[in-house]
Amino acid sequence: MSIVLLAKDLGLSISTVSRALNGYEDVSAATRERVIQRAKAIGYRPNPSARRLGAGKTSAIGVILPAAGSTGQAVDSMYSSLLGGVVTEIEPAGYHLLASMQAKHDAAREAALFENFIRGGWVDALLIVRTRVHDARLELARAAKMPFVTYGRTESDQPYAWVDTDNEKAFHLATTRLLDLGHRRIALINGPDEYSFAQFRRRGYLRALASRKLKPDPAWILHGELTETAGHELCRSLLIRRPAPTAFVCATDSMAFGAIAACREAGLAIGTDVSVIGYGNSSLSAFCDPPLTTMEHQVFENGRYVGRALLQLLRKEIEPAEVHYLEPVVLVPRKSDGPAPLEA
Amino acid sequence: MSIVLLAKDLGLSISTVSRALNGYEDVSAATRERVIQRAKAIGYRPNPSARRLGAGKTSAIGVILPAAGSTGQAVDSMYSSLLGGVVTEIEPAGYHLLASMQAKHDAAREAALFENFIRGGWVDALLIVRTRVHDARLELARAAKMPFVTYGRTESDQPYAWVDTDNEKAFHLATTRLLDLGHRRIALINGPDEYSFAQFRRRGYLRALASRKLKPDPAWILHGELTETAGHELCRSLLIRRPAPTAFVCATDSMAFGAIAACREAGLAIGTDVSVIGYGNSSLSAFCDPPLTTMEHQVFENGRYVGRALLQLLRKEIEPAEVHYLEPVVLVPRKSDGPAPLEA
DNA sequence: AGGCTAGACAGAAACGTTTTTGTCAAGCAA
DNA sequence: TTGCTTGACAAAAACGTTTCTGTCTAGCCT
Repeated sequence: MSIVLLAKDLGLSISTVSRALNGYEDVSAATRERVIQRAKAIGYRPNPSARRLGAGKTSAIGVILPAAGSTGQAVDSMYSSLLGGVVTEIEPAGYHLLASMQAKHDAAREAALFENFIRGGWVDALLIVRTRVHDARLELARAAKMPFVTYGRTESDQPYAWVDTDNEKAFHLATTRLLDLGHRRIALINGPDEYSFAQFRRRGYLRALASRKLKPDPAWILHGELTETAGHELCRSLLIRRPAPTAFVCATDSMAFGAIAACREAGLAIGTDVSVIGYGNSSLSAFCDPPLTTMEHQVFENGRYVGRALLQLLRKEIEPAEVHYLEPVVLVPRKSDGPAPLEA
Repeated sequence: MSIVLLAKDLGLSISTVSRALNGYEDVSAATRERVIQRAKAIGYRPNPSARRLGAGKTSAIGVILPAAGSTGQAVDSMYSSLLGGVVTEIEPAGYHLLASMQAKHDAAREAALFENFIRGGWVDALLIVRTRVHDARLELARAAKMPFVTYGRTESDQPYAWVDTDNEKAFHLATTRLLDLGHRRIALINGPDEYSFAQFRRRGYLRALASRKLKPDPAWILHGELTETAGHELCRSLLIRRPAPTAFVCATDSMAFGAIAACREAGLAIGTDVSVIGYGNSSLSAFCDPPLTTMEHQVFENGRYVGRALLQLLRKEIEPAEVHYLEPVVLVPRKSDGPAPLEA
C-alpha cells in the first residue's frame, strides 16, 4: 500500500497524491511539487498492475516476433535493431516491450497469440512486424480498438499507421545499376511471396526492367527464406539454366552470401563473371571477399520512429492515418558487382 | 468483471470459480470440470493485472538485453536464439517475456532498470545475461528475493542458478587443434575482459598452451567488442608485429570474419599462410570463403533449458543451487585453418 | 447579504482477481 | 444424541491504483 503510506506521510488524501503525480490540474502547484519531491525521496513507484486495473493501462507494448530461418529458432537480426530503436524511445516514457515469438509458419498460433495479447489485457498497443499482403492482424487489432503501428505496409481499405522502407525504390535502384553495367539477364532472389516487402521489391525490379523495355523472365524471379541456405539453393538452380543470369539481386545480405557461395562453386568470379547485390548492409558485408554491394537502410532509426509513433498514438496526439513514414534507401557500392561479361 | 459474469452464468460464487480454475483441492471434480468447460466456451481470460494485484504474480519474466556493437543499437543475434528458446518454453506455461534494453556501457542505467523491474512489480523472475566476473545484478535480485537464472557464470559466494556454455573447453579445443597443426604463435582475439565468458576462454587458451609447455605472450591476447570491425582492427595490430602470429582464435564468428579480412589485406592466404578459428557456427560460416572452422553450441537449446529452469524456480520445484547446466561445445572443422606454415 | 463560481482537496467506488475466513450439511465416533 | 471432522461451497477482505463525485472555503458580482 505504497500510495497510502505516501499520502499519510504527506498528510494528504490518496486521491490528491495520485492526481498530483499524474499531472491533473486541480491540485495546486505547491502541493504537486511537494508530493513529487517526497515521492522521489522515499522511492515510491506506482504498482503497474494496480495502475492497469485502475486505469486500464499496462504501460506495455506488445510485439510478436517472427521466427526466422529454417530451424524456426532465431529472430533475424534485423528485428534486433528495430526493437532496439523502439525500446530506446518507449522506455524513457515508462513503457516496456512485451515480446512473444511466433512458432514457425503457424498462422493459427499467431492469431491465438494476438488474441491473447489483445483480449488478455497485456498491452496498450501493438507493433505488427513483417506484414503480409493481406494481413488479418490489422483487423484483429482494429476490432479490439487497440492502437498499433505496422512495420511494413499491407493492403487495407482503411487508414492505418505504418513505417516502411522504400523497398520498391531500393530494388529499382539495384536493378537499374546492373542494367547500367550492361547486364541483361538479371535474376531476382526474393523473399517469401506472401510478405509485402517481397511484392514491393519485385515491383521495383520489374519497373526497372520495363523502363528499358526488357521483358522479365518469370523463371528468373524466385522466392525463398531469407537465409544463406535458400540463397545458395536458388542461385544454384538458376546457374544451371542456359542462358544463365549474369546478375543476381537478393532480398537480404544473407541470401546474397549464399548466392555468392553458389557462384563460386560454379567457378565464377564474383564482380566480373557474375554480379551480386544484397540488401541490408549487414556488418559483415564490408568485410567479406569481395565486399558486398548492398542497400543500406536505417533499421534502428526506423525503430525509433515506430516507437515515437506508438507513443503519440497512445497519447492520442496523432491519428493513425498521419503515421506514414517511408524511409529512403541508399545503395552502397562495393565490389560484388561489375560490368556484364562479354557474351561468349 | 469477467469472472463475475462467469460465476453468475454458472450459478456459483466468484471464489469457487477462481479456485476451480486455479486447481485448488476444495472444489469437487465435477464442478471444476464444469467451470473449465464453461470458461473455455465463453472465452474467459483472467485479467493479468488483476491477477497480479490479487496474487502478486505478473506472469512475466524480465530480461535486460545488452546493446551490442559500437553503435549500441542491436542485440547481437546470439540473444535472438537464446530468447527464442526461452519463449518456446515459458509461453505454453502462460508466461511472457518482458524485454528491456540496456544503454551502451551505462552501468548506472542498467542498475536503475533492474531496480525498476524488481521493485516496480513488473516481473516474477529475471534472466540475467552476459554475466560479468563480478556482477552486481545477482545481489540486487537476491536482495529482492526475485528468482533468477543467469546465462553465463560469475563469481559469487552463494549458490545461484546458471546455464552456461563450456567456454573454457571450447577454447582449449580450438587452441589444441591449432597446436596439433603445428602452430606455435597463436593469438587470442577475445571479447571484453569484464565478461565472464572472456575469462573462461582465456583460461582454456592458456591451459592448452601450458599443456605443451609453451609460454603465452601477453601481447597476443587482445580484447575488443564482438564485431567484425574490432576483429579486423585487433588482427591487423597483431599482423604488423614480428614475428606475427600464424593462427588466431576469435571470440565470435563476427570477429573471425574481421580477422580474415585483415589477413587477406595483408596478402595472407587463409587456411594456409594463416589459420583462423571462430566461435558460434553462425549461419554464414559455412558459406563464406573459405568456410570457417568454428565452434558450435546450441544457443536455442540453452534458451529452452533456461526457460525450463525459470519455470521450475517459480514453482519452487527446484533450488537455485540445483540449476547448473554446462553445455558441451563441439568444434566444426572447415577450411579456415590448416598446418602451420614453414618458417621462412 | 445572498448566491454563484472556482480552486483545492477528500471520500469512496471501481477495476478483476486471489485468498482468508466463514458456513452448512453430511458423515462418523462415542 | 452430541460433538467433531470433512467436503464443498460462499462471503468478504485485500491488492494499489484511478477516477467520479462530493465538500468546503474564499472570492466575486449584484
